[in-house]
Amino acid sequence: MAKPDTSQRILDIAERLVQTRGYNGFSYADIAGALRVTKASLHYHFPAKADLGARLIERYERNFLAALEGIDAEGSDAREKLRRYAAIYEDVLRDNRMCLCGMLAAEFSTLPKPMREDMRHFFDENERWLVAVLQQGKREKVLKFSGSAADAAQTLIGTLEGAMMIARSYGDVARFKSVSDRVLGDLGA
Amino acid sequence: MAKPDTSQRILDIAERLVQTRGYNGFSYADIAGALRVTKASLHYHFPAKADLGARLIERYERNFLAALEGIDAEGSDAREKLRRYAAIYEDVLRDNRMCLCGMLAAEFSTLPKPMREDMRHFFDENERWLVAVLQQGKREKVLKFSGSAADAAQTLIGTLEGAMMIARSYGDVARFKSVSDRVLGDLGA
DNA sequence: TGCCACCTATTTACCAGTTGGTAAGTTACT
DNA sequence: AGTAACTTACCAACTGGTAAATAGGTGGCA
Repeated sequence: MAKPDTSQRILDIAERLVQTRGYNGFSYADIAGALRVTKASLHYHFPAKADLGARLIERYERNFLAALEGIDAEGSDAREKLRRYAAIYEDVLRDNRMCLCGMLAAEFSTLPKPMREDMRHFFDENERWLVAVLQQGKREKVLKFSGSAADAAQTLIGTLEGAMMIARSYGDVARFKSVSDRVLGDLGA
Repeated sequence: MAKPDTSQRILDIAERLVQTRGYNGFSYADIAGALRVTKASLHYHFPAKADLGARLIERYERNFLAALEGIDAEGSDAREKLRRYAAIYEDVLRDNRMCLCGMLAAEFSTLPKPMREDMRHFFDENERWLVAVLQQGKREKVLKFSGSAADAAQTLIGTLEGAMMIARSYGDVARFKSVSDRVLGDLGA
């Protein structure tokens, strides 16, 4: 079979396009051009753009959660886990991309319903993971925060997504890093 | 002259569209439909969509900065000023809108250059105002924060923009409020 | 007062290019 | 012979944008 796995290559290109230009900022023609196939071929793999979008989020979430499990597997302390978490965002930004779901959050009201739900699921899972880390950190007295762990997790996600978006507009990763360092520093006990 | 001021009404509708759907998420036809005029009439007032976009940001910034001057004029203490600042964001969100420039930050790479510059100018001015408030607050010992005032200002902007974007996806203003209360609380000395 | 010239704001009637999407045919492997 | 992965050739709707015609003031001036 040689596994040309066109579907994955379509997703790769579409993912980059959504992360840089947004869901409403690219077309099937853009992917077709980059992959040098016809538009119709894309429709064979993903009948409608909404299908492509949904698959995109699902794959992104799988990969993201796998990375979080990887962090857990290292058995580091909670503070180091948060540093690794922020580093994921930083790596995405360094590639001149926005977080896929952060981008989609901006376009929320124009998205087909399945994509909206998938997108929120991504944030829910992020929050779930962060809450566990924050609680672990508080127990082990390496982290401190006011209010509930859920509130702290939502604040952290919001800060990282927002800082990422703005830093990208300035083409300045350092701008993101200084925010992320500051927030992580304040969480240290 | 009677000043029907169609230009302002066009800007009003376009502003709402950008804040809800994004710059790439609406067309001249949408505005024409809402205003019950022809597309060609819109082109008379704003020859190209890029012109409309630029005027939109400039007006938004003027109004925003006027609101900030209004806050200054009240002579409240720094903590109250920050609360008022966050309340502006909250009011926008309550209207189911995203901050105009936060929205545009997501679409940054698809925007015409003049719009990019105008958008960054908005954030620069926001930062300038916040830095002054933060420094005042530190002097008067009602605020505390680690690092430079500029870093703290950038963090605050990022947090509010990001939290706003995500809260809007959940249709949940309270989600924004809990983040904003938490962050403002942590800044209190 | 009457007429004209001018200007602003608008419409009608286009345009070429792009959008997401489909139907039917082709190729190549099993 | 069947199936998976394409291509060719369409399509209607929509995109931002333009040219030319039209309507309704406003001011000048003989």
